[in-house]
Amino acid sequence: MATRFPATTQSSRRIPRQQRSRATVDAIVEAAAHVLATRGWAKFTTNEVALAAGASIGSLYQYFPDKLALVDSVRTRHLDAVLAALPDPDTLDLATPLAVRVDQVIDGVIAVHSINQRLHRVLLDEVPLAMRESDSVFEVEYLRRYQALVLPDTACSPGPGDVMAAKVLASAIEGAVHAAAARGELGVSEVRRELKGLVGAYLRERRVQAVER
Amino acid sequence: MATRFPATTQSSRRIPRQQRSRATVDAIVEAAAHVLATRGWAKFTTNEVALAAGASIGSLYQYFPDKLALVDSVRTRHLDAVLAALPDPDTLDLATPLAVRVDQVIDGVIAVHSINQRLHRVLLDEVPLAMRESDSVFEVEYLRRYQALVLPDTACSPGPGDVMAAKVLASAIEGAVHAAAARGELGVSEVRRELKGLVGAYLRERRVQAVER
Amino acid sequence: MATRFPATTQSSRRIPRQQRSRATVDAIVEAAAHVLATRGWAKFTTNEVALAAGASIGSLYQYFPDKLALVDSVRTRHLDAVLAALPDPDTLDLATPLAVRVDQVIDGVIAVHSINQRLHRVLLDEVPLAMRESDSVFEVEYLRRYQALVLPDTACSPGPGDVMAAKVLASAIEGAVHAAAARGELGVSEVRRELKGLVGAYLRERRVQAVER
Amino acid sequence: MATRFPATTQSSRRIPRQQRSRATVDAIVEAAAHVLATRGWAKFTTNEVALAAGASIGSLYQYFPDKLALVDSVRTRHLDAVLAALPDPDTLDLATPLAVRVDQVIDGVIAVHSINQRLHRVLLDEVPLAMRESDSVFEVEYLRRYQALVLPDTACSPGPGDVMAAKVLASAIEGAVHAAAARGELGVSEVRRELKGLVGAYLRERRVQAVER
DNA sequence: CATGAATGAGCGTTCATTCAT
DNA sequence: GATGAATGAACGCTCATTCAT
Repeated sequence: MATRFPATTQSSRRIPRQQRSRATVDAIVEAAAHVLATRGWAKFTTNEVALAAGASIGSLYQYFPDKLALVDSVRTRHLDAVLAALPDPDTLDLATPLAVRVDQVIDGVIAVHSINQRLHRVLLDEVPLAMRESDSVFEVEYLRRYQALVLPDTACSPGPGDVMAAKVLASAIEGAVHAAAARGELGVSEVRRELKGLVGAYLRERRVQAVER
Repeated sequence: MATRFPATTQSSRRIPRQQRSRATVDAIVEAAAHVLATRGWAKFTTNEVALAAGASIGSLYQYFPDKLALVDSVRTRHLDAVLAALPDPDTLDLATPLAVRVDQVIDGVIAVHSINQRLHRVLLDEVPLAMRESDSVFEVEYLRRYQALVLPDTACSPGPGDVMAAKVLASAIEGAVHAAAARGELGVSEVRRELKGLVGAYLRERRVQAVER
Repeated sequence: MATRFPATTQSSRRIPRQQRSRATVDAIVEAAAHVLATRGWAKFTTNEVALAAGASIGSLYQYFPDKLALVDSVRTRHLDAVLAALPDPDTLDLATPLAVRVDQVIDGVIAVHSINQRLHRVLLDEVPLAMRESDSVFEVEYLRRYQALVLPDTACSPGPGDVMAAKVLASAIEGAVHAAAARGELGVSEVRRELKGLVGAYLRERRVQAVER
Repeated sequence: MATRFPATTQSSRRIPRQQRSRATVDAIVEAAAHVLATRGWAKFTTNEVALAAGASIGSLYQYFPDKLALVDSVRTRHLDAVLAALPDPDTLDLATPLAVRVDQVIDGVIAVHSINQRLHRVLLDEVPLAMRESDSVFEVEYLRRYQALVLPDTACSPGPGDVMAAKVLASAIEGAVHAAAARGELGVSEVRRELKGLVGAYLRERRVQAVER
């Protein structure tokens, strides 16, 4: 999937055009992600980020109106990486057996959390809710992946029950993987197995019910 | 379940003797929970809590050595309420059909999150990890509830696979309910239904597999 | 020498008459001295003193108008002990050879600092100047001891030069002993020897000069 | 003697690069010395110092990691001035008669205390011991000045008795001058005379004893 | 534009003191 | 009286943000 934004759109500051500016912005976001991942939200100070980026605090505020915008950039960048690790339903072969599709998704989600575990956790656990204004673009896209799992194999528009099933499924998987990561058990095969069992059982049962109707 | 603490043992501060001071302590913890729930962790300042409690900042520090102890008190109180809302496996009739047991647990977890949704989320999402020193007493007790669900109906000690299944199940349910709460959909019956479907399907399949072995 | 005060005269609070009150006051002053000596001025808090005295903070303020009065009581008590350790010129045999008198005084001053070294140091080094309103009664008495050293052997009223010599001598001895205590060398015999040498040389030379005049 | 520090090396804070910040740092140290001298240690608050310096509290903490570092800067600066006022034994002509050398030292010490009497007293009397981590560089240098006085005129390494004599002498002079300053008698010629008499008598007697051995 | 010195509101916390019980 | 709960001004210090250079 391509990047979802042409630039840090939410910023009221000037969008950098020159490549030197572009490099500075990148360095700052990179540094911000690093500070967030290694020091946590509490130690995530703008001055620290500027220092780590090799930029001045003034430069930072040239491109980001405030701390919120900065952390938002980090989050956006990370969510893009997350989506990229999840199989895109558009490129999905409808003939793929359900079991394989489940495997792909679970493996994908676990891969996502392995990308930058610490950053992921801090972003979700520590950054105050007020600063996590739900990124609807991301959520819609994210849900689309799960609906492809839930929907019956023939291509048809999702009913309301399907949407809810997708939501429940997505958040359940998310929760289980997140907790496993928190326990340091992301790599344990049993986690993967049980999770696949959970999702598989659910989907198989739903399919049976659909046929019965 | 009874309260897990005979008194606020963790404090190094004087424990209140007069009834006046007991009232003060209660007011402070109450206010702390309220501030945490309504303003979030970032605005959770000791002065704000004291003000909300109608006490002075000095009184607050008379009973809580620091901010950590205060938020700990709030968390402890909340976790007790959480456990109280979950069916205790010890009082569980083993003859109860699986479907009923699933219903009880899902209803219980949803009830838990309905107790004080916002507080629950802030406690889990915003309070820095360092301040959430995993309350092992709580977690053990919490897991015990889920193992009773997962275990086959005959009373036998849980195997390692069962423990992991309990963990995955617990965190999946937690995640789904948590997310539903975040979307303001806790009361929606579809959520409840799909969640029960998810858990039920998993457990039924596990039972079949157990019989086959 | 008798106690210099009938009671904590400087206090605006009621002088305790009953023996129970008297005991309370004593316990408080005792505790105050102990806290001051063991924890230093920075940790010398009224609540701490009350606790150590086994009294309530309210009782403390019943007898001492403020912290200043309390520390003043401690200082006064200590200065009395100091004076008691110094030979009283009134009981001094004028025939005593100068060398012996010097020995007595130096030994006395060193003894003074050994009484309660830590308290002495804290009282002189840490307690803010504002709280050490020079106790003139003490200083006059203190100086009288030194004048007896300095004055020629015949009893005559001290000239202005003698007063200054006494002051210089007193403060020099004080400084040397104080510094030795700070270095933990109060017990070292060399200190005593050199100090006696210093004082002795000075007095011998003054006597020669006096005779010459 | 030259300044003992090339820069405020002890600080973990950024050292000023621009001339503007150098001026700020100087103003802060200057103000700190002034506040310490005029208000005493108890009123020596970082906010007060910043205010007196015409800087913000933030600026103060930009250059000094904490209150300790600030007061350390003041002390260091003052101790440099103290040493500068004392004759350096290296530049001392060994042929200089003892009486002259005594005069130089006493005059020097009195001059030292006249530089900034109140600051000197507060620095020595009120600043908590924990914050006066004995500046050994200073003390060694200080003692060297006194040893030059005590040592016999021929250049030879000091024996252990000489070291102690130097210590006693230094602290005695210090005490006498200190007390005179406290009484506001620093400028009185009698003080100077008696002090020179005290020191001179001691040294002359020591010289005689040395010859006898 | 980049820099980094400067700002100051606001934090967590202490402790001398008061006063209802 | 004695008690100790309550008070709140004031402390040391942080950090998001501004603006002169």
